[in-house]
Amino acid sequence: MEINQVARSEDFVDARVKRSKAAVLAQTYELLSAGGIGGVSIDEVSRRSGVAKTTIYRHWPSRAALLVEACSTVGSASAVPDTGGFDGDLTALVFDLAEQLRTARWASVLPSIVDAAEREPELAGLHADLHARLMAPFVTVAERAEARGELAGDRRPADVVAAVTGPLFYRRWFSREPLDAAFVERVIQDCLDHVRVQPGSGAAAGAPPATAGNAALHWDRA
Amino acid sequence: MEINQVARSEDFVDARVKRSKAAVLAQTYELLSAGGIGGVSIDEVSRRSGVAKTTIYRHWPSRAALLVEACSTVGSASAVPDTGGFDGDLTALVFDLAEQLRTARWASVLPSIVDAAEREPELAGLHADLHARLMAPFVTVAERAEARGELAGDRRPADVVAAVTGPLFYRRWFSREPLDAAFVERVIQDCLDHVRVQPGSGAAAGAPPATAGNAALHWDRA
DNA sequence: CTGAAACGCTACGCTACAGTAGCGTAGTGT
DNA sequence: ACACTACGCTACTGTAGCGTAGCGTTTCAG
Repeated sequence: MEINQVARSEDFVDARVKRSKAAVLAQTYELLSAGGIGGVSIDEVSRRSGVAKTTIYRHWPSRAALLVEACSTVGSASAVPDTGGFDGDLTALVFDLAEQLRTARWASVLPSIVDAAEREPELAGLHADLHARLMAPFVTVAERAEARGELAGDRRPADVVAAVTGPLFYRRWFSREPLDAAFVERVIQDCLDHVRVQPGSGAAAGAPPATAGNAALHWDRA
Repeated sequence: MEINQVARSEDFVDARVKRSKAAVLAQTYELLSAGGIGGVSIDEVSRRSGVAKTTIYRHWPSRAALLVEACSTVGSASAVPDTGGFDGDLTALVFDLAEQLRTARWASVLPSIVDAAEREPELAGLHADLHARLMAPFVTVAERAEARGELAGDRRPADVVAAVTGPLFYRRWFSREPLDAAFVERVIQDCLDHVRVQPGSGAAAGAPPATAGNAALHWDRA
């Protein structure tokens, strides 16, 4: 039946196609990391990947389409921690985010995506997707805490995310100050103090940082 | 004497020069607001300003130089409030920042500057300058508070700035949620609770918002 | 083995942009 | 009135990029 035919033709992609697309996407991602969205040109992708420009246009209708697909794999979801309590979950997540802001590729790509989203509607959806993907673990953890009654009544998950990630983003992209462990720790503590029920419980015992060694505290400004 | 000659030739600029430079800078700023750094081309500036391209290159050695000068006027320093106390000063500043993030031109330009600073060292100084200019009022107010002994001992001015502006920036550029008054108010309160000496002083009486009507709470996404 | 699909290659056309050169004109200070 | 300066204009070089067309070759599936 046609259905079977269609299913088979969709499942079994030609090995040549798979090869070409993978090579193109890999190099696109490479250029994206190095030069942002503006640093990606089809000619350059073709040159580096060894895939002919015409072949690229056989798989993607335009440069924008290629960018969208390449970006869709940026910042793939990290695991959601489950330490049993909001404190531990949040601590683990924020330290992980700080580490990613220091080292991950997407941290240098995101500004150009934000900029693109500000004016090109063609790429605005990209920004929304990426933001959702990156913040998803935080939202999950916050919602779980809310369900357990760990959040103060007037605190919504979205507020928690803003309070805790905002200062980190600020440091990474605006002030460019080092994202050291002391700063991260304080951000977490301040957030917990406000967000949890029964504030003023003191030194917030326990909840050790998830990442062991945060020794490299400064950006390598090349 | 030569000194006098030099002084005069620097003070009295030819009216034609003044005219041309002003027209060029104005249009550059216009294009910058509309399309970010990537949206500025010398040809387009020339077309819109009526100033010949050759004349532009008589005044600026390169496109980058023009961009630097045009950006140097972006986000000119707003007045530093002095209500007598840290609470009032901070409240006024943060509400003002929120308003600017909603309406000011530089709010749509900054992402492209951040992106440029991430890779083009030619424009990295630009970012540092702009950041310093925008955050200066906050630093001033925080330092004043520190001098008056209003800040908790372990809080540095830079921490205060990060804690209070970070969440606003996050909402403006990353989550794109509305920057409503309730959110701003909470950010201020949370910051004050942590930063001031004697925490837990209750409802923080007084300190009315500086901007009277914060009615327009949503972005106009065009 | 054979046909079809995917591929690489070269060569286009088109647009946009940075930056320069030469020349004639209009405004400026003295 | 004079020299000087800034200016506008046209034209040009050179580069980069997007997207397309045609043709011959490789590679896969049946």
